[in-house]
Amino acid sequence: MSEIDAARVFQALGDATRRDMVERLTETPMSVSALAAPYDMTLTAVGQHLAILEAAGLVTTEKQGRVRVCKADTRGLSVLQNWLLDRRPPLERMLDRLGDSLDES
Amino acid sequence: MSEIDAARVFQALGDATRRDMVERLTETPMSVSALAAPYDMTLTAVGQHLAILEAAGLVTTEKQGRVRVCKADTRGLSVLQNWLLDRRPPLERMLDRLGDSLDES
DNA sequence: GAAATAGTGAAGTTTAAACTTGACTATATG
DNA sequence: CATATAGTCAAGTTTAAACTTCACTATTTC
Repeated sequence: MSEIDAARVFQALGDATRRDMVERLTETPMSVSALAAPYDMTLTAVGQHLAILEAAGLVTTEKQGRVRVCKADTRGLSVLQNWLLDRRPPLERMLDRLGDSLDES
Repeated sequence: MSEIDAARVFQALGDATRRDMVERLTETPMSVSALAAPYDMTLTAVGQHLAILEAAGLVTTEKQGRVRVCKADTRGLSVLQNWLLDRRPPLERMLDRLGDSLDES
């Protein structure tokens, strides 16, 4: 049910505007207009970026009246974190797994 | 002299072929031809992907005779890791910093 | 030293991403 | 209820990324 894959997350964060949006939203939630303010592009374009971020599990939005409030979503970030853990050098991974199995015993 | 920015790393990993290349190279180093084998594209295209991965600090290559040997480079990955750490929820970050300052005392 | 192997370089094509325009809907405010 | 605000939708344009072709160089191997 997760639906979130590393592909989408990386693609989403590959764009400077979207990365900046995520950075700002991890500081504080805000409306689409507030989010759009710093960028020299139309609201439509910002809405399109937002859709990509939502699909990647990096942002959630909720409509309150005529305002859409955007918040950072940690799910996309944790997909990233897991991908990173899997790409650590094989030796480190082996030690990790050893550690895990000791923890379980 | 780091030169490696999150922008390049994310953009590099936004492409499925390049992500797969990094995944394979973290398992074992190999030549450009070996790297290219699974993909339905020309050697030239693979070389272009490789150049992007090198610029992002995700791969290093070294020419040995007529063969170019490619290895995973951890620098790009650690840029990613640091970006991720900075995007954890503000509360967690505060606790982290608190932990760090206690560690130092 | 001829032929095969491994890769490189410049230049063009194709495909996909980013962005715009203009018309539209829904909610709020005087 | 008229006007402004906040955002959305469909469709098209522009720009940039991915990939190709073909010609070429450097290193092996026979």
